[in-house]
Amino acid sequence: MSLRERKKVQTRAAISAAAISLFIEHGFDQVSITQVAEAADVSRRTLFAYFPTKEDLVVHRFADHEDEPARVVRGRPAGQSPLAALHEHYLDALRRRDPATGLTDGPEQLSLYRLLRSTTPLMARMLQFNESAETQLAAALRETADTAELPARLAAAQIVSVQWTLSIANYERAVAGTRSDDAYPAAAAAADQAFALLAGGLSTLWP
Amino acid sequence: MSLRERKKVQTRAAISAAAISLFIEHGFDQVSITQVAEAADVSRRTLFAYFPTKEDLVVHRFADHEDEPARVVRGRPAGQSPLAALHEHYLDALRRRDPATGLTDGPEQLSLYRLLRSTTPLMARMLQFNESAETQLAAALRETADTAELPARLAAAQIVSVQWTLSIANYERAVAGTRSDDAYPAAAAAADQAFALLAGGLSTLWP
DNA sequence: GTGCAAAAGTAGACTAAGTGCAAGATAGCA
DNA sequence: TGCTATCTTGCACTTAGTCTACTTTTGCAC
Repeated sequence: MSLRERKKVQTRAAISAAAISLFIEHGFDQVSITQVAEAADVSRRTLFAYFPTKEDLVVHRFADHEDEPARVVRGRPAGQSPLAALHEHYLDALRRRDPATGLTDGPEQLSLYRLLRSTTPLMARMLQFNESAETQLAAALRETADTAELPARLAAAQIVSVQWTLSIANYERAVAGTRSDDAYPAAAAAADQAFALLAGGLSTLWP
Repeated sequence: MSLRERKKVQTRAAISAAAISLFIEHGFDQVSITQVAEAADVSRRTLFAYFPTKEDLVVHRFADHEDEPARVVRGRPAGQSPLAALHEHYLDALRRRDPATGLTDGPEQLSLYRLLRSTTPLMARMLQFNESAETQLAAALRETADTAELPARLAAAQIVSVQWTLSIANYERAVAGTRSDDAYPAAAAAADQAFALLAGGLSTLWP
């Protein structure tokens, strides 16, 4: 990696870090782009070269995950059902304490989560990531699981929204103060319950 | 209704109508708030007294529906499952050609749909309505169907996202030019399929 | 090391969304 | 007719985000 590239990565990280810590301390809309640029010691214009909008200063960290469900389904071993692959992958993410699951002890992760939840435009951006994940997952289901258009879209919608709900619940446990090792069994059980519900349907809930 | 109240309703409708027709004609971000205010013959400042943001000029029309699933579940006859009530209600909405189902012939409805789909911030607002609908539905399930916290949230997430997916699919058929009477059978079949999938689970899809 | 082209950063002016305030117009009511 | 509450308006202000032209820094050839 060249010096130029390393500097870009560094600058990008510095800007985002400055932004997030300011936002966490004072609130998203109490802090202006100009203040973030000053804190990161770059010009306002340079900041916009790295992040197209104020929201992106925060949510760019989650952008990588939007193709994850689709990748898992595409990469599953032959003979395994898409749902089983996603279930297994989610349990593994819990074991790895992947921050995306909400099962984490990192105080900065929890502050970040609180920031997201309390800031409408940030949540709006997160929901758009979900929509993108859904579209990509639907395509993967159509192409690798021989699923027709409508059922693929319906299934993708259900799966993505359920995973999102699980992660929110995990974050809420973490914010309530539960340590991740203590929360893990409940989180794994919740995941099992959620995937069982996806597989078996809501009629198991209300006979 | 007093003259004052009638005028307010009129003004509000006039502003929204002017906005939507301008947005449809020229695109959401090609039209400024100032132009909308001029077209509706009110001051810019008055416009903001009626609609807090530019997005609201369009999406306020959908704000009423965000408590609909919760209301349906709360108002269902004794002995009926929540899912059956929602299924029935959705089929009825299709029969009534409720624009929220996407099954409509109104050209202005279709233009509005195209506007929404092609405008990122408008879609973001719509997704937030879904989130609100989901929260309210989860509460209704907890309170009237004896459902625990987590399953209620999971079920609500699945149901809302599935209904949204159905309506998108219907709009797409309508945009493709299918008349609502011709599209109705397929739309009803799709709804049946979707609710069957919700009830029976994804394992019916991938055994 | 020196010079040069390309990439990155900066300054400053500009557009447009949204807010605060104070003054003017209008409906409701005595 | 006149008083009061509400609605409307004009104007100045803040901030996000863009455009253009200019300077600095980096990679590289010699």
